[in-house]
Amino acid sequence: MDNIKLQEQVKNEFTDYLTLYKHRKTPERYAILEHIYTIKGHFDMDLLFNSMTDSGFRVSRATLYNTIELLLDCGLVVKHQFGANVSKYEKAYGNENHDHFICLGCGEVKEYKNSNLFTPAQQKRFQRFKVSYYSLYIYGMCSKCQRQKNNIKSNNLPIKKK
Amino acid sequence: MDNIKLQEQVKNEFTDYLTLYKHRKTPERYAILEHIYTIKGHFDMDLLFNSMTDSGFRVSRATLYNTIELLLDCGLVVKHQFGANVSKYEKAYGNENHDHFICLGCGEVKEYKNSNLFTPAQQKRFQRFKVSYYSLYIYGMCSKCQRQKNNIKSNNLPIKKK
DNA sequence: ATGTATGCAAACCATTTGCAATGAC
DNA sequence: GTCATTGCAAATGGTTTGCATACAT
Repeated sequence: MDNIKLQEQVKNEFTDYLTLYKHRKTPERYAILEHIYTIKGHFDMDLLFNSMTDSGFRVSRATLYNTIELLLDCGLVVKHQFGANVSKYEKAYGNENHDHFICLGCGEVKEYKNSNLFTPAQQKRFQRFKVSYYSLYIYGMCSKCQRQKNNIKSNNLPIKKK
Repeated sequence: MDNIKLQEQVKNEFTDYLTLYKHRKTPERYAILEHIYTIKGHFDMDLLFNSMTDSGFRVSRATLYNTIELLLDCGLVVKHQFGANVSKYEKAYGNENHDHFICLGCGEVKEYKNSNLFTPAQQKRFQRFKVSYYSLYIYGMCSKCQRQKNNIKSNNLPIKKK
């Protein structure tokens, strides 16, 4: 419930993972994990990097990439590639799985809590696989962009960078 | 049914789109569309470029990127970004929507015809948006990689490039 | 003591961009 | 004749890599 408890659980899970695979428990790794779990919603490497340096913790981008890799592997972070060129990440523990609606006009990403998408009936189809997580990306036009498209009668090309 | 008919329909749809938005009907654009619709399954820019030059049609990569943009906009092609750094594409006309299972170990992508995922009940939740298409990505471990992981007791880091 | 992890800077490479030449309209 | 489109080559920028140094074990 409270944030402190979550941080603790997450840290424990990470420790277990690092121990199991004989990876070292460096202060950088824990600091990165902790920072990620203070970020609400999606983030990219730039945001994470700035968030860390701003709060006084110096890390190299290389280490961020290395550590994120570990966090992805142990399932504490999820990676998204919505359509622009930057990878987006998101904490995964205590964060319900949800769908993403991506507007092809403006690139905005909205989240929807997904209720009953993955029914037991659906699950059965993947029984030979160990499903870690899934992402549902729904592409289309948000109401704002639809209106614009109707007015100016010119096409909106797909999401551009930045 | 037969391929010739499909090609024709697709070409017509593209023509309509180009006309509507006052884009020019260049031979390059039609050649690219035609080539894409001979490719089975996913492709990336490299594959498309080689496929075209091999069959004697010279296009620049810049034009490929430009044209794909149009094809995405009019819905004749769908773009995927599975986790590696290259974008994958897929023809979208006469190609049923399907789910993708991506193995976090080896990066292999398998497709599953999706049956009843998008029920009318689900649809209602997005009524304010014009849904063009959606992609369900299911990440996990394929049976082969699971076995490997158990045997060698070392972790498989997420999908690497190439 | 050993070898993994970090930080820096350089390398990589898919994609984008600028611009002159081409050709659809 | 206009101006969108093409092709080329250079630029961009997120991510990766190589290597010397630091530090977890």
